[in-house]
Amino acid sequence: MTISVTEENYLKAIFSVTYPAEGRVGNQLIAEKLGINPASVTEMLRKLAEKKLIEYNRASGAKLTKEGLKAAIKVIRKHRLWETFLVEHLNFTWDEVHEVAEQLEHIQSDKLLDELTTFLGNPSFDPHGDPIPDKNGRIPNQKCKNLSEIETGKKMKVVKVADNTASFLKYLDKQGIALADSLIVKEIQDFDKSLLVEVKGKREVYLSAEAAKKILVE
Amino acid sequence: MTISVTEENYLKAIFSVTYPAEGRVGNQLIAEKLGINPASVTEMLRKLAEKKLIEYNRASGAKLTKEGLKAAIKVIRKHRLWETFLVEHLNFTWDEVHEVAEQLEHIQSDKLLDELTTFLGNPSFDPHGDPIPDKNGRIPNQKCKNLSEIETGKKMKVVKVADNTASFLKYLDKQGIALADSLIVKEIQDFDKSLLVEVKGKREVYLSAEAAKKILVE
DNA sequence: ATAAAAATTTAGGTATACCAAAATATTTGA
DNA sequence: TCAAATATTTTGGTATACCTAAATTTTTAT
Repeated sequence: MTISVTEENYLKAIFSVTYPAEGRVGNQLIAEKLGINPASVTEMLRKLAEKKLIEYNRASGAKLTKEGLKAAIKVIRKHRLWETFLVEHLNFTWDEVHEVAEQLEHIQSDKLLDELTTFLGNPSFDPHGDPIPDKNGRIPNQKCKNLSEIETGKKMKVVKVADNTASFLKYLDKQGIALADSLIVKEIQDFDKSLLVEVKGKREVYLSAEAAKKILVE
Repeated sequence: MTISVTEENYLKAIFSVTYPAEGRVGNQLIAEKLGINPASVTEMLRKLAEKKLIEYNRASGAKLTKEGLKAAIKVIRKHRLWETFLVEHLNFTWDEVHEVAEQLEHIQSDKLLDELTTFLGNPSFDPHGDPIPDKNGRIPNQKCKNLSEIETGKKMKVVKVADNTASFLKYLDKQGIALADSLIVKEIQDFDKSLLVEVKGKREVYLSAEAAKKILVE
């Protein structure tokens, strides 16, 4: 069975609003995620259900079947591997990779996927710290926390960011915060929950509570 | 102006049946090249003409405009760079690259194109010996000849193959002939123009006139 | 010159994937 | 419970890119 680029994008969207939680995924949410009219989503979900890639009914909305999940994870795997390639070998910054990876993730070639994996050294995390599913679809789990949940004084390491938009990533660059940097929360402001953070044992920067929630540490 | 994947494939096809010669390019030829019904070609050529990517009239058929030529050459450049990447870094053989490169050539990102070029060391020829157009669209020229035009005794070097189908490339592999190998024509059979060829100063193989025409040497 | 052959176009359809607007369900709050 | 709000689906369109079969044009050979 062939899955079109559009179908792959739906599966990915359904995955991303589902995982790891269970529960109802509405058309509207999918529509929003894809920037598409909800009326169009109805049609496509019906088609995906016919293809047995999702289960679709009023009660529970859209839910990936085993096969649909496999397909979605494969696309995500490809996306994250390509992002890794772009950053590690082609001098892309972490805020530049998304758009190109959105294209590259749809290239169909199992040999390409395997060889790329080997070329990159079978990485487990992408440049944003997101886990790269392995060949069998297993997703490395991270037991990380929001920076905003960390008590003062503890030395933590940045392992992931929860917002891959270019604007947020550029903001982090400007604050001098990158993946794998060590952070220590020095002070927490009571009135707005903003943080004073020591970065790599050197600089100190202020981060809003919103920003801190998007920085995941371990 | 955006050019769709399909449109890019038409431009590429027009280029490939045109270059370097001038002259009429019929719908039928394009249709054949793309595996498409001639009736469909008419529509698309009209659309490309509206977009000023080709000139289209009964007298001269389809002809790329300056802009159309530029677009076609860019796609070919991308195709050949990706082929080079696949062979040199991802362990693809020269008969495996085509299908994947057909997909990769449509990825849109100028940064990707530039960085890939640098990564590969700005190569001038792809794994089949085909010239890779440079950033300005200039195509390195080869003054090579068919092996079938070479007189006996002259030591030549394989610089290109004129048939990139997997079956021909595998045939060459089986004969132990690769790009850059030295060849000497030992004998030419009068009755069928087949050749006895010495490869790399060691083995001798028989090649049909058809095969020899597809092996370009210098 | 003209009939047969070949190439091209027209006409009428198909599939995919989208849209807006209206209709219908469903959920939620008073 | 029932009306308002929200979510979903239906209806009737659009654009792209393809198809077959039937015209029409153009070319070629006699």
